[in-house]
Amino acid sequence: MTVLTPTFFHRPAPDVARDLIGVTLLVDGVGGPMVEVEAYDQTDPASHSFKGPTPRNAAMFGPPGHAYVYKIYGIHWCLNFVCQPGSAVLIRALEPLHGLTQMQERRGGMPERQLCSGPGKLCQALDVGITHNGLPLDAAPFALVPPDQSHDIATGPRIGITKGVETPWRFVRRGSPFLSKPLR
DNA sequence: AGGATGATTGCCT
DNA sequence: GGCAATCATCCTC
Repeated sequence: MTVLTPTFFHRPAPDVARDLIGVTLLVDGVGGPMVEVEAYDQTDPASHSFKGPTPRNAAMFGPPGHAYVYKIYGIHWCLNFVCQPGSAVLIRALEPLHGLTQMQERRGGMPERQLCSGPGKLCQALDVGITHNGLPLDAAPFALVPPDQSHDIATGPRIGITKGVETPWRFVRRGSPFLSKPLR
């Protein structure tokens, strides 16, 4: 298993995405193992980077191993990990294990399974916002911890997009009860 | 300068 | 299942 070497993120986003399943994400000590991620790259019409750099997606063309954070529908934040230039992995769900009390406070007392079962929910639970955009993932407040065992990974079409709908770049931990949606 | 849109969520029927 | 919320971004005029 390829895990968190210095060049971990200097690879195609789908490869990184697969290897991120089971890795624990912490923001100021709050988080848990990622169970659902999606890959996006510049050849992909669903990607923010498809039409080249803009002020919003600048982080996607910056150094790998940094965060790309954007706001969607004027309401929710979404967290990505930058990979090769113009590519990134969207963090869609994790198993809430660390800092449960803080997550529940931030999420209005939602049941555990719904604390981080979606990209917007996850950012609310971990208190991720625009201030995290462009920050390196190997320094505070971020921390990434390798898994101690391998996981059964399944793939499928990505969620909520209207272009590139058949590209199977959604990666999930098979059978996890913390996914945003079941695998199609 | 103006309008359409979105890598979502939660509430309503 | 349907749909409103809510606004920065991006494209077109």
